[in-house]
Amino acid sequence: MEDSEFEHLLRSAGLRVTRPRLAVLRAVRRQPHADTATLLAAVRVEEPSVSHQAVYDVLGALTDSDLVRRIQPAGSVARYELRVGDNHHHVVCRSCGTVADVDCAVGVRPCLDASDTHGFVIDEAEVTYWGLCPTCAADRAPAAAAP
Amino acid sequence: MEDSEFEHLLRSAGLRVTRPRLAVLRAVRRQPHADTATLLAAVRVEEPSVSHQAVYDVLGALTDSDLVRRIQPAGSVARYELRVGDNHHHVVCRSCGTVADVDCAVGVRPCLDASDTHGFVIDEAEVTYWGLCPTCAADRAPAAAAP
DNA sequence: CGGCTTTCTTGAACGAGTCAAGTTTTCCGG
DNA sequence: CCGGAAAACTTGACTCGTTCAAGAAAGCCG
Repeated sequence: MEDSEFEHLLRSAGLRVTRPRLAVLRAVRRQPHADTATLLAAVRVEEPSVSHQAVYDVLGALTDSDLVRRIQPAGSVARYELRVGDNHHHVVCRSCGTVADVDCAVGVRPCLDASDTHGFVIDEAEVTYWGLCPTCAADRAPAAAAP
Repeated sequence: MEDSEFEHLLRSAGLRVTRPRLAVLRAVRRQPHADTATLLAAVRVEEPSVSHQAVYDVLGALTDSDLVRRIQPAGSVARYELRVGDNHHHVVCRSCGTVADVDCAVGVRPCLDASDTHGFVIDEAEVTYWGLCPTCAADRAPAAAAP
């Protein structure tokens, strides 16, 4: 994903090309699953004068235009990643909150067909796996084995 | 689920049986997927003196003991339902936020086996279906058909 | 029934996210 | 290349779900 492509993506979505928006896109590319505060800090390395609010606005606009995807595991603040089009899901560490991408084993449209949907018109199935990341699992196992 | 069973469940979990706790359990049974504010109001019908904080504490204790399950779709406040043990998931209306239960079509442990988990130790797969509830879908369809 | 904990009440505080007003920037048409 | 309308940004205040802290009350074991 080149910088010039970001510009093209913005125009295709009917959005104006601005320095804050390019900086946010670069920050999201550099740090997938980062929260707003982290992205703000990253943006300010390149563009020190970008405001708090601008990052919220930009992330909102990018999310509405499907250039960026917002995820928010329970108990976490909003996190963002570049919209990649493939159907991937996320695994979240219960201990430290780290998020990683996972492909679903079932196929391209996993679980999108629920049995009884109560008349809901479903357009997306979001799968969140919960568990422990390698680091937290390692920290925990020895403690249980040697009391 | 009888009231006397709530008492038993609390004791089995090593929790003391209190009026606030029983009232919260009844409220959650009566209004599945309700948020904290709704549950607080429901509790106060029976127990007017129960505090704000008590409901948060109780819901936290019940969640930790697995008597109650906390769900939190992106963009929503925390919602609660009685822990029923079966493997069901949720469908959320993008428009009004309504939540309904759905059984997953794939089986008892749907999607629990992700392909590459990056070394995470996974203990749960949570599926959230997103779409429009019957009411919101109906409100929207005519508007698109008759411009 | 007494005493040790757990739980609850009260009241303040925190923080992610939003709202609002005014200024700056983008970009289209001339 | 320039002017002006619309979109985007800055600044600063504010909302609201949730948490923190200290002291009072209630549950439960012996």
